[in-house]
Amino acid sequence: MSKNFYITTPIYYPSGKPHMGHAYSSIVADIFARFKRIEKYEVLFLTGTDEHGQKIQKEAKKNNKDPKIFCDELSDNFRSLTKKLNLSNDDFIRTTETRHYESVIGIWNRLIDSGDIYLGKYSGWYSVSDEAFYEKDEIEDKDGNKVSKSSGSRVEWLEEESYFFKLSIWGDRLLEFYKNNPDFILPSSRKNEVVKFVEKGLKDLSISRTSFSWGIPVPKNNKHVIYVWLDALTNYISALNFPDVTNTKFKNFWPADLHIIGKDILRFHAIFWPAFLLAAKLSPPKRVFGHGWILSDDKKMSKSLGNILDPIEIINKYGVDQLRYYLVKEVSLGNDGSISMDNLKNCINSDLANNYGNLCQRVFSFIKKNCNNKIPENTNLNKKDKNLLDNLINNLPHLIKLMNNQNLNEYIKVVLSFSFEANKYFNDSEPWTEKKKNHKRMEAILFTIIQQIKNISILLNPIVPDATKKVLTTLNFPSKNINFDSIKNMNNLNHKIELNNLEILFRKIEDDN
RNA sequence: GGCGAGGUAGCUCAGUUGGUUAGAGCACAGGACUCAUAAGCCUGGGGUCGGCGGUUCGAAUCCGCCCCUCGCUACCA
Repeated sequence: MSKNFYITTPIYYPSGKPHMGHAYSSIVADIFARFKRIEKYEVLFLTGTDEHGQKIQKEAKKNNKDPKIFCDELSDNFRSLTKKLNLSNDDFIRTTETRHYESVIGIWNRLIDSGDIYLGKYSGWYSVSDEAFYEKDEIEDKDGNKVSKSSGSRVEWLEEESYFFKLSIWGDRLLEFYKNNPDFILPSSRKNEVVKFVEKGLKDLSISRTSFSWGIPVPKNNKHVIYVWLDALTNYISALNFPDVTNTKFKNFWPADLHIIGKDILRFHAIFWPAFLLAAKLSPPKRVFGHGWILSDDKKMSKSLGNILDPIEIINKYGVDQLRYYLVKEVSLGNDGSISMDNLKNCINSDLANNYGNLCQRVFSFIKKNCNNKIPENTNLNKKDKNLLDNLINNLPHLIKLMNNQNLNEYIKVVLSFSFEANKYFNDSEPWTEKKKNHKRMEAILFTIIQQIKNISILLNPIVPDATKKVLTTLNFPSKNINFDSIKNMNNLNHKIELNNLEILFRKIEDDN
């Protein structure tokens, strides 16, 4: 069994500034990546930017800049977002890098060799202002002109030489693939959409353009650049040094275990991507998870509504762990989720500050006052103590299963319930009473609760990495030991040296500000 | 229009193959305690489980009809 795990975010189109949707995809992927690491997997976590296309080319021109230099600036916005979000990505790929060019040319050549690409003509009603083709039923006559129904802009009949990918012949193979890999598309509700779509029959896919030049040139025909999705999707194997399929990175990490994407790009990942790969005689990824959208007060965020929630602003104001926790706790992965500042504050205060944060605070403070600030070592535990610890340990297989099924919300719920339980345990055990009548018993209680704080912190680490690390550092627990083996081990805390000082973990958010 | 998902406490949601007084967290109210970020713990109020009808000894759970919300219906990403 291989202990490797390859997870990706979408690569982001950097023409706009990073928004909540980008942050959400990245945070979700980061949580799974971190989780697999504490499960002791060798993890490769990839994110990056998708930089080609007409839009970027035009904007570069407008700004009077060379497209590559322009992209360097845009891409940096997203690279700094990875720092801001505290992502643990191992690599950051850009589609303008040499390694990606070689990779795309590599897959192109494979598709040529397999006979899946042919040169044809792409024709349709095109709107220059919308930069989009429309179907017959999407246009109407108006004042003698043909216009788009949706945008009202003029369309004209355009014919363009284009290379096509023979997507139409892959329908049956895809359906068979979905059938044999029932968890390839998650959540399952989205799988139905994809299957139904493929069942209706697929058309060949235009995969080159001559109308602009900012892209990877088609080999032996420089009039064309390779178009969007074949270019963008290939990033996932470019990072593994494709087309060299014999190197260890490719061998260890392909096929990818999990592509985290937004539901809006599901089709490209669940249909085009496996079709490209099958045609190129490569394995499709193991799983594509399409998450929902983040709405603001039940509405799509838009400038006109003035309800945009900017991840960077929220992080600056409340902290990165707070945003990470809130997004994945409150939004059910796979469904659209509504967020609001009120809920954010509520969530930070009740779960993070009052529950987990205060648990740590009250216990550390008690130890400081009553135990010379050292963790007591009394392993003479009674039934209640053991029950508390065992309950968490016995739940580990269940927790692992939840995360491997991307059931993130349930995972958080279970882990948080340990924090509730620990608070109750501390209350009921009354170490402040025991210190007067049975000092040994008090020590056993503190030993137990510290073990539990350690364990909860490890489980919570993928979600709130900064805060949990602070707690573990307070315990003089080295970060390299943040893994599942350390949960079962009761002998890995130092009882001889003093605890480090723990500042307030999560400040409560007051109503005014 | 076609296909699909869903409507459960003020809010966010759990409810396995139909089975005893429908659950959790948050929010709200009261109580005892004090180690703590006036946090934590205990107790409580609050729901004709979208509507109507049917199957059944028994339905949030199965069937039918209706109402409402949302998603997908290909080449901007």
